[in-house]
Amino acid sequence: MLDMELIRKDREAVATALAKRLDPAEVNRALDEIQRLDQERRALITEIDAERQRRKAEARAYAAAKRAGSAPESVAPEAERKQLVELESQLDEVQSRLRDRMGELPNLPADDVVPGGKEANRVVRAFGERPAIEKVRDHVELSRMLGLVDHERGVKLGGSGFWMYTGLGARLEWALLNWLIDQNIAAGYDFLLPPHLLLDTAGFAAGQFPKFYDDVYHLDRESAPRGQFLLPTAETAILGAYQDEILDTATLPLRRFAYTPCYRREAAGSHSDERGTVRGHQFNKVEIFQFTLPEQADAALEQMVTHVEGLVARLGLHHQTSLLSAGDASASMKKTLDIEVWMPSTGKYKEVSSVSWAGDYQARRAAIRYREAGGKQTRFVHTLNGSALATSRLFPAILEQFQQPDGSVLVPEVLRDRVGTDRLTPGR
RNA sequence: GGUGGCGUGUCCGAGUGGCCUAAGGAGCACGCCUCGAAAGCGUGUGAGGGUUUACGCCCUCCGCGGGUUCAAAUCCCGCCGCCACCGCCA
Repeated sequence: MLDMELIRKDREAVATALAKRLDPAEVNRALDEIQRLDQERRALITEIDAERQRRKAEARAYAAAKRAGSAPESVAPEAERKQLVELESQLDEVQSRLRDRMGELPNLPADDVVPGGKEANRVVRAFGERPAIEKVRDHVELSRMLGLVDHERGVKLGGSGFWMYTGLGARLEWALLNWLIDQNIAAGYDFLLPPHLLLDTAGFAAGQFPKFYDDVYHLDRESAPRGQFLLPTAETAILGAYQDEILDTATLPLRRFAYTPCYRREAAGSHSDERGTVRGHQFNKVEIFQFTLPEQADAALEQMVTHVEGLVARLGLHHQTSLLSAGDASASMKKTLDIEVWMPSTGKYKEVSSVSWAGDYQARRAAIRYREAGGKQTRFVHTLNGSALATSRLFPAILEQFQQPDGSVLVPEVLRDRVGTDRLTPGR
């Protein structure tokens, strides 16, 4: 949610920033309607408040007269009573339309975020080199040879878009998750294991709803009268956990992380780049999150990106970091950096982490505030989130980058104790 | 799932239709006192919104949403949550 006051005071700046993501004509139409509703809203509030004040005074006078023993004043005519009810319902209507329109507006991209789509993304850093591999086998083939992932039985269980880790594959996946958990703890984040079914308020707060309502799985009203949905990322849960709270300023920045599976509907149809575990309806991800003072946000973003890059580097994977353009970043974010690993089979880089700064956009939607030092005023915190990391993308990258000519795969050193072997070998 | 009890401010807690514009206490902040502190005394102490150059003024909020009434923390209905017992259950 954007700041209504900013729209009133500097509509031009808002329109300019939004034009990086949306058609300028559309932006103007949306802002026109929002400003009209805002004015209507304030006019109605002024009217309603005055009427309420009058009535309160009347009721008090009535009570005082009754106490004094004098005859009660006559009651206000029916017509006047109706009027307040009518005004209030008008206000409800206007406010709900305003909230809807405001809720649909995306965040303002940061100054250094350029307009455009994927083509406008810019690589800002790269780490390591592309491994020289003579005869590249792709991760699907390697998993099959090594018995790491059973796609057939996964589909048998969950339908298309699901898989099942097996044997050393399950151990590798679990080792990755555990290692990531330990790394995040060491980096100062507190571990959360949240519910996987969330109420709609959490989806709205994170900015997933209303825009991506259809991209997540909703429980039917029969089995879940309150319409819970399966979380598409732990970000939704971590943010939602602090909804409507005023955080103690001394505890900021508040660093949290969570492991959850992520459930996403994902458009049907397969993509040659996205076979195997690269895209599915359920995948594992460890998510880091920070609630900060506005002035801490820059440093926090930098720190989170560096932390995530360090994780990928410690696994020994060649990767790069890209600053996303306004159109490619998610709508709730001011600025997003993707950390992408090299996939030898496709000759492309694939996102393993998206680290983003939301400014106060999510905090506004979720009403998460802090009290200004020495002041009474509450302000919205800034929120930042990042994957650390998505193992379903890490897993194939490890297989492909560390494959050996004989079809075996070297296990990253940091995981060897946890996997229980240095090398994944066919026939085991 | 059933039955019963409960839900008040930062916390405890009073309040069962109108001077509730929420008692009292604790905590916190500031001041007085003190060499300093404690104690004591005094003052202040929530959130959201409207309006105002400003000081301020006003509205809403007693779990949430409706209703009754000139008037609701208080009465009625629905929901949510917590506690207890019963039932069911990996």
